[in-house]
Amino acid sequence: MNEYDPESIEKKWQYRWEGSELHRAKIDENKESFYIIFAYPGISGYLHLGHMRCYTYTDFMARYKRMRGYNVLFPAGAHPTGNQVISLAKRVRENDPRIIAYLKANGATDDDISQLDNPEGVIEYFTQTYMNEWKNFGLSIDFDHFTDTSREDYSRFIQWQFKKLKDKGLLTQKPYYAPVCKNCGPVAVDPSETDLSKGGNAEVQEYTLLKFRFGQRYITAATLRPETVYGQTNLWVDPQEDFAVVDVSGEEWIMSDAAAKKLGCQMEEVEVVDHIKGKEMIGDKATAPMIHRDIPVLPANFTDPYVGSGIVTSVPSDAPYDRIALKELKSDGERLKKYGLEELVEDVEPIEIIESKDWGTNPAEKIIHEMGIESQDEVEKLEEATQKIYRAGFHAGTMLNICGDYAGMPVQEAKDMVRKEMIEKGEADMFYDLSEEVICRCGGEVVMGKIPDQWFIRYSDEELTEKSKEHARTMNIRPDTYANTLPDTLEWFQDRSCARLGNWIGTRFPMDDRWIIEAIADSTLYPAYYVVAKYFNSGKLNASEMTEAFFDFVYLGKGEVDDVSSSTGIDRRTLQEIRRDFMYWYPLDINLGGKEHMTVHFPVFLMNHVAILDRENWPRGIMVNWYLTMTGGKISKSKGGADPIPDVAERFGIDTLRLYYAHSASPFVDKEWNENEAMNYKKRLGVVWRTVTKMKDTGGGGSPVDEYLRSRFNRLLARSQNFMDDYSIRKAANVVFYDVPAEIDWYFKRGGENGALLDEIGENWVKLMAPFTPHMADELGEQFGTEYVTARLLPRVDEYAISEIVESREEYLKGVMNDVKNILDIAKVKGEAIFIYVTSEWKRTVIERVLAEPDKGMGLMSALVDELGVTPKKISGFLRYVLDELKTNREGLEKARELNELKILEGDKKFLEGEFGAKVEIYSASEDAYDPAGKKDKAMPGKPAIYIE
RNA sequence: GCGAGGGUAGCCAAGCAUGGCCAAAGGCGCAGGACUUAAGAUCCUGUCACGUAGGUGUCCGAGGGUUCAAAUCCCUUCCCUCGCACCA
Repeated sequence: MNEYDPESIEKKWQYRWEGSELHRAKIDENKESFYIIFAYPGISGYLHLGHMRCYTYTDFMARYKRMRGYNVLFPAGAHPTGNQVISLAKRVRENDPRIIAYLKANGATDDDISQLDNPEGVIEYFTQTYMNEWKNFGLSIDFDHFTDTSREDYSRFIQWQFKKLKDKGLLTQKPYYAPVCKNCGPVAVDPSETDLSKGGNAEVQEYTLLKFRFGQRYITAATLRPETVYGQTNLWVDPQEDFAVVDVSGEEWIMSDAAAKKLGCQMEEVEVVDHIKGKEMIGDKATAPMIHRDIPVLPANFTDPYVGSGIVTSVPSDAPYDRIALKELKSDGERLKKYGLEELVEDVEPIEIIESKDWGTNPAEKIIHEMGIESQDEVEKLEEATQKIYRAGFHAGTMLNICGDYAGMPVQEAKDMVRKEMIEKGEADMFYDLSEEVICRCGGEVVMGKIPDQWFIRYSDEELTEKSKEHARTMNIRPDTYANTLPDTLEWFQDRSCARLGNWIGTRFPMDDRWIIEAIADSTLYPAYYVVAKYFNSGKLNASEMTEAFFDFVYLGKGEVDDVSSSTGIDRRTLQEIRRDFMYWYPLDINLGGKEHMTVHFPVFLMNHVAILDRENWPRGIMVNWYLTMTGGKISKSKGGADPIPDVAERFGIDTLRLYYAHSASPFVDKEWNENEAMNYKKRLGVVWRTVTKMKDTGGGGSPVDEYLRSRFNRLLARSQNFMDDYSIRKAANVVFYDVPAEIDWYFKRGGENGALLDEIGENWVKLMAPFTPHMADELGEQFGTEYVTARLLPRVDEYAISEIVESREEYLKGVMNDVKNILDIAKVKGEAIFIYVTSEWKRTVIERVLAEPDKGMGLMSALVDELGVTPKKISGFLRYVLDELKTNREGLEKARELNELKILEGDKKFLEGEFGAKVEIYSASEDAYDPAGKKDKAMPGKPAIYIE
C-alpha cells in the first residue's frame, strides 16, 4: 500500500468536508444536543499556533461528542470590538514598514494590503483569513453561524442585552479614574498594548493628597502611605523649583506645575492663579493634616515635580529618603546657615509610629544603616530600601500608641481608614498618577483622568454574585483548580466599566449614544447569538427586525408569537423556528478559552447569563487551556515571533500538529513549541499508518492470541473514552496513538494473523483516531471501505471480550521472558538451552489455603503439614512468604493461583525458542528433571525457576 | 502585594486525590545492533549505580515528621511559572 502523504490527504478531505453537510448542525429532537464554542479571537493580526491549540481542543471535543451520538453545534466568530482594527488600518494607511512586512510575511498580497487601509477592509480580510485557517486545521466548525461583533445585527443583540441589564438595575453611572490620552480618549496601559508608544509597564498609583495649611493657602504633598501621617516631622521642598498656586473650588493649593496639570484632568474647576518659588517657602511652617502640628518646610533635592505634587511630606521614621535627607541637612552647616534653619532643625527627629517584627520601630534608620546608604543621591539603593520597608510595614506592621484611634491596628486596616477620615474632614483628597511616563501611539501624553459619569455593570450586586457562585459550583469546569477558584473570583469581582467615549468599533450604548460598549462587555452572552446569526446570514432575518420584542421572544419566551410577528414583520414560522433552535441548543455545554480569560471573560460570561437568561439556559461547562509558548514568552499576535501557520502546516501536516496539541502536554500546562518534537509526531503518524496498512494486508487464520488482542483492545477502547469524557485529552491520545499500536505489535510478534479480527480492530482503531487526526482517519477508513469514518459512531466496548485471565496469561509470558533476558544479561552464559521449572503443586495449595482463610496466619501450618507431605521446613518458609505477600500484593497471589503455567509455557515453547534462539525445555518442579544448579525449588507460583546454559 | 499552579532520572512528561507489584509509564535524546540504504527512515536492545543468575543499594527541589511502609500524607524552607479588570 501507499506511503503516508499528509499533504495530499489533508487537501483531499478538507475539500470533501467542505462540500458535504457533515459539520452543519441540524436540529434532531431524537438526539441530545451538545453545544461547544471557543472564545472567539479579537481581530488584531494573524492567528498563531497558540490560538490553534485552543481551537483544536474545541474540535477534539466537538468531534468526539459527535462520534458518541450527540448532535453537536460548533460555531465560531470574530471580535473586532475596540481600537486594534482601527489602529491596524491606520498603520497600513501610513505605510508603516513594520506592519507591511508583517502582512507580507503572512501571505498578504499587494491587493490584500490595499484593502487594509480602512477598518471595514481589515475586518473583512481577517475574518476571511481566520475562517480559512480554521478550515485548514480541519476544524469541524459550522460556518452558517459565523458572526462578528462589528455587524449591525450583532449590535442589535448587544443593545438588547444592555436594555435587559438596565431593566434589572445592573447598570449604574459613577465617577471613574482611568488613563486617558488627550487626543484618543481612554487607553489601556498594558505591556502588550499596541496603542502605546511608551510606558506599558506603568502602574496606576493611588495617592492621598495631603493638605497642609500654609497661611491662606495649602501646601499639598502626595503620599502612598497615608497611615504614616502620625510620623510627619517636616515638608521637603526643592528651593530651586517654582510651584503653581492652583485654585481648586475656591481654595488655593500649592503644587508643581506638572501636578497642577494632572489634577486638572481629575477635578473640575482647577485653575492656576499664581506661582511661588520653592525657596520662598523654606523655613516657614505649615499645619500638618490629622496631627495638626506646625511643621517646618525644609530644603531637599530628591523631590521630583513629576511625581506626586512635587512636594514631599517627611516621615523620617519610616521613609529612608526622608531619613537620609534629614541627616544630610543637619550636617550641612552651610545650607542650614543659608536658609537660617539651624534652630528650626534641632527639634526635627524621627517619631516612631509603626512597629514590625523584622524592622522594629525605626525601620528607616535601621535599613539605611544596614544597606550603608549615605546620600539622598543613591537613588537605586533608596528605592530598594523604600520598597522593603513599605512591604514589611504594610503586611506585618502595627500602629503604635501615638497613632490616636488607630493605635494597635494592623497597618493594612489603618491605611484606608486614616485616608478616609482625612478626606472626610477636608484635610486630604485623592490624586491618581501613573508610575512612569506613558505616551500614546499618537504621541500625546497619557494621564489619569476623571470620567464623572462612567457606565458600569454592577457585578458587585449581591444577588447576582450569589446566584452565579452557586451555579458555578454545579458546572463542569476544567481543570479542577479553576472550578475551585471561580467562585472566589466571582466574589471579588467588582463593578466593571462597560462603555467608553470616543471612537472605536463596537455597539452604541442604547441609553446614551455618546458611549460605545466596551470589548469585554459585548462578548459575554454571544453563544446565544450564534443561534440567531444563522437566520441573519441566510437572509431570513434582517437587522431592523431584531427588536427588543424579537429577542425577548427568542431568548426569554416572552410575548405572543402573533404580537411579535406583527410588530417585527417576521413571519410566525420563522419566529417559532428560531425560538425552538435556541431552546434546543441552549444551554451552552462548553466554553473553551485560554487562561487569560479566567479572571476576565469567564466570570462575566457566567454572570451575564445568570443575570439575563432563565436558569435552564445557564451555561454548563468551562474548559481553560494554557498557552503554547515560544522560548521565553507567550506568543503574541502584536509582537510576532510565531511562524505563519500556513508554513508550519505545510512542513508538518495538520494531523501532526493536531496530535502534537493533543499529546505533547496536558491542556492545563504551558507548553513550549518544539519543532523537533513536532517532527517526531509526524514520524509517529507514519508508524500508525504502516501498522494499519499491515493490519489490512494481513489475512490469516485464528490463533490463541486473538482473544488477547480483543481483550486488550476493548479495555483500551473503554479507557480512551473514559479519558475523553473527563477532558483528559492527552491521556486519551496516548492510548490511541501509543498503547493500541503497542498491543498490535505484540500480537504480530506472537504470530497473530487473523484477517477478520485485524480488519475489525483496524477499522475501530481508525475511528478512535478520528477526533484527533480526522484527515488520516477518513483516508484510512476509506481504505477499509467506510466513507467518512469521522461521521460514524465510535465502536461500543464489548465487555465480554475483556478477560483478566487471558491478559494475565500474556503478562505471565512477558514476565518469564523478562526474567530470561535479565539472566542472559548478567550471567555470562551462552544461552543455548533454557530450562524452565514451573512451581510444585503444593505451593499453589498453600496459596489457596491462605486466600481462603487469610486471618489464620501461621496457624495453617499443622493442617498443611498433614496434607502436603512436604518437609515442614519448606512449608513454613513458603507460608511466611505468602503471608507477607498477602499484605502488599493480594491481587498478584490471586492471579498466580489461577494460571496453568505449564500449559501456557508448553503452548508457547516455539515462540520462546524463536525469541531467544535457544532450545527451551519446560518441567514441573515436582517432577524429576535435569537441574544441575538446583533451581527447581526456587520456583514460585507465577514466577518459575530458570536455568540457562 | 493578592490569588493560583508547579519543582520527578540527560530533556519532555505521567504518577500524587484512594501510601504498598514505583527504580518510578510513555516519548525524545543518546549508545549498540539489525536492515539496507539517501529517509528529518524503520525495527530490536540498552540507558541511576553495582552485580558472571532473575539480585542489592541509592533516588522523585531541600530539611524534618507520621507510618510496618512515603514520589504520594503533614510541617518548615528554597526556587520557578502564571493571572490580577476597561488589553483582547
